[in-house]
Amino acid sequence: MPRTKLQYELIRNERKDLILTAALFIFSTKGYNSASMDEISKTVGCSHGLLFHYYSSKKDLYISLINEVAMPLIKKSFEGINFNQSGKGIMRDVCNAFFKALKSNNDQFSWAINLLLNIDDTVGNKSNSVSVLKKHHQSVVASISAIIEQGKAEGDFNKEKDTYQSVIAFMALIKGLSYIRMQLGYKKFIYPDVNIIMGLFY
Amino acid sequence: MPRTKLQYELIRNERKDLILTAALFIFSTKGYNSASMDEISKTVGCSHGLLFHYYSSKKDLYISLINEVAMPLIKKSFEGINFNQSGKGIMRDVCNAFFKALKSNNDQFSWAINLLLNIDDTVGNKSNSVSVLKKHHQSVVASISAIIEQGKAEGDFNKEKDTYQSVIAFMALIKGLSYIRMQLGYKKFIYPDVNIIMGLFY
Amino acid sequence: MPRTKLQYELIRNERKDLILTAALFIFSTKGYNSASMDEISKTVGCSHGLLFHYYSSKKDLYISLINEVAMPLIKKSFEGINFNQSGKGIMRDVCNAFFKALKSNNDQFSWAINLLLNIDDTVGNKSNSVSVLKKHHQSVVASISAIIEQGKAEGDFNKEKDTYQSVIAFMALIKGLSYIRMQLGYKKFIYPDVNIIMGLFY
Amino acid sequence: MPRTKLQYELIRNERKDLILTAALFIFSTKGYNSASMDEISKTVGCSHGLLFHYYSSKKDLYISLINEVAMPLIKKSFEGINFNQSGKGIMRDVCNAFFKALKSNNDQFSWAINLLLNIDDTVGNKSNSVSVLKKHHQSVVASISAIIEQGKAEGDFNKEKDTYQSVIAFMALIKGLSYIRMQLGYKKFIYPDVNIIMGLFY
DNA sequence: AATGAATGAGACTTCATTCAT
DNA sequence: TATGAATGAAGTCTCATTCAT
Repeated sequence: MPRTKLQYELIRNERKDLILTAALFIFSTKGYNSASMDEISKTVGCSHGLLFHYYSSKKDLYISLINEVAMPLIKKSFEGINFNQSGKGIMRDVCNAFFKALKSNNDQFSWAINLLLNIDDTVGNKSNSVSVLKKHHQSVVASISAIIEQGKAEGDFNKEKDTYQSVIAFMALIKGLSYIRMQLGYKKFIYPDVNIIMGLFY
Repeated sequence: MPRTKLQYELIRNERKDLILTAALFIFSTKGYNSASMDEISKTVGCSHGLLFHYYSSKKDLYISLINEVAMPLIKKSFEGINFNQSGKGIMRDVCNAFFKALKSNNDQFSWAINLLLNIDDTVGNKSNSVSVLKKHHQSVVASISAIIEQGKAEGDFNKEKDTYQSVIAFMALIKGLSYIRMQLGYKKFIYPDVNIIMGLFY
Repeated sequence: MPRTKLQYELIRNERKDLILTAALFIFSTKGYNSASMDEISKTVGCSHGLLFHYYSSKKDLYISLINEVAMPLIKKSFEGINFNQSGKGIMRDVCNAFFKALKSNNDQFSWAINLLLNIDDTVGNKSNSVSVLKKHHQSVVASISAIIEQGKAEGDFNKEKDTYQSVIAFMALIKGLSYIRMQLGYKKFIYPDVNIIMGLFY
Repeated sequence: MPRTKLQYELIRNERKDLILTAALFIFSTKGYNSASMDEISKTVGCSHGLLFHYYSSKKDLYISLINEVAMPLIKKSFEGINFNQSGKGIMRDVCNAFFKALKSNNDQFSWAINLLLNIDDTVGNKSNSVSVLKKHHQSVVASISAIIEQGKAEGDFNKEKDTYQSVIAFMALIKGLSYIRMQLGYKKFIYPDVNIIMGLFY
């Protein structure tokens, strides 16, 4: 008796989940170029051929990872944020969201943050050098920028400070924290008080 | 008749300078694994063979880069710092040193900072994975840690804050700034007020 | 549907056979350093990549060759030898075994002998110079030595003659013969009378 | 004051001697392909450029080595041989000449023998694979052959034994001995009795 | 859906050889 | 005569990708 469509669908999704989880960990810790499809497939426990069955290329897997896993995870962390408040309030919530994500016993949050804030690695070889990450990095930058701009407009944040710089500094700081988080594990990780971070904007 | 020792010395130094400059840029922007010897040689305008004439391996070039270029550049930036003062004062000087370096019209300072603060990249392939960078990273961490500890002991810095975490956050922040600097160029780059950064330690 | 485990096993074994056969010929005629993986792959009729799919390195292929092909071939030649007899009798049988192997229309025997008795070649480059061959060479030396010692103890062989020297001379002689065999082919090759060789030990 | 022609000549010859001595050692111990021009020049204590000043190529150096050093050394060893006697007598003298050469405290004799009897190594890469050694090997074979033939004609040597085979066996044996000699040094080396070797021809 | 054999571009590295001085 | 900077072909090895089954 052949499997039903639904069964296939379930298998597909299960596999994809496993692949993406493994890929998230390996890409976020090694960086794009240093990660290998073989290592991912071995972590999943399948053949490397299967990765290409689900994703047309390494780059495709990477992009899917960002779009379907990392960004949603971050978004999920931000779900509780009330965006109908002052920029200052939003920013505080954003900080707390990050910290809560990093504090979670689900490592994936840290991996996702690490992956998304990885601003150095280039994706692909020279002839096809596209910084996929940069793109997403920029979208994150845009979101945070908007919040800061709002805070500035509302008179809470320091208008003298360059928004873009503040964003980068903020994200760099978050990445630093996610890096510690990955090394310490969720139990040992103690996030700094939100007020410290907020100081960047006043 | 062969060239004199001096002539050879001059040629060597000139070439090494060109190679190290190109390498500094490429390693700092791409990371160790993503940088290729071929790209470096093309940037220099010589054959890849010549790189191996001067440096026995990619790793050797990289280590030379750190020891002979990046660290000295950083040290040079720190020369004016008065270490016979409060930890708070030293930290402020350190910030200013970084900012001055980043503000310099010599791009190499930014590259060096970027290279030295690159906390993710591993050097070498899997079977020979040595994080050369981590070592230097750790030496930087140690130095900054000592300053913060001093500040804590003197009652200026917040003793409740984990020193290691603060260091990482600080360095991540600096790296973020050097990243902006590299993208904007020295003319557009406006560094944030030192007080913003210092807020991390209070 | 993927092939069955058995099917893959068959493909693997077939390929490995082809690779090892080609490698045996090329390594035994050229020596380790002069043989190239590319030449082996071209002889097999596959890409060089496949060699590294089956063997992790040139050295690995070489060691596999010795352990899985050359030594077994030699051992097979020695199967008929009765070791429960005088050292003199064993030595005579050993000579005959070598001659029979060399006389075989299967070239592999000659290649194997040539490979195993290759006392000059070092494996690997200068920084990683390991004489894999020497190891196996020594194990062969040990075996022959034991036989001569037995012959000496039984009063048949000349006790005045240094055992090690006799072994080396004997092996050099056998190697010389295998070299002729390789050049002449099995049809033209006429092995000398065993008594000639035995003269080395009286 | 420029040097005289004679002075230049002297310098030339001195240098060539040094180069050839170093080359003899390195080629004989490593084999053609594993020996490098750089290692030779370093052993000599000059630049690699100078090797190409005196010899047009690696191959040229190698051939010069055989013609101008190795062969003459062997010939010198054979100088005392009385060729106006029975083949048997000549052969015995040849053996003694080899032994005397190997026993000499001048390592060059062993190197030369080792080099000339090195029957495995190929010279040059695939597209230019010429076994220079083979050629010289053949000339040595021819000389020894003639002696054996004479011995056969005079009724001393066994006519049933194939001359070529005997020669190869003999040379292989000598090479085996020269190998031991190189490992032991001249002090420890004890050559086997000539009668043992002569047994190959009776 | 899944496997792993097979390929080949590209990476690092070595080394014979050339050549300006 | 002599040096060593410079080149580039060739070698070992990696790894993303294809494809028959």
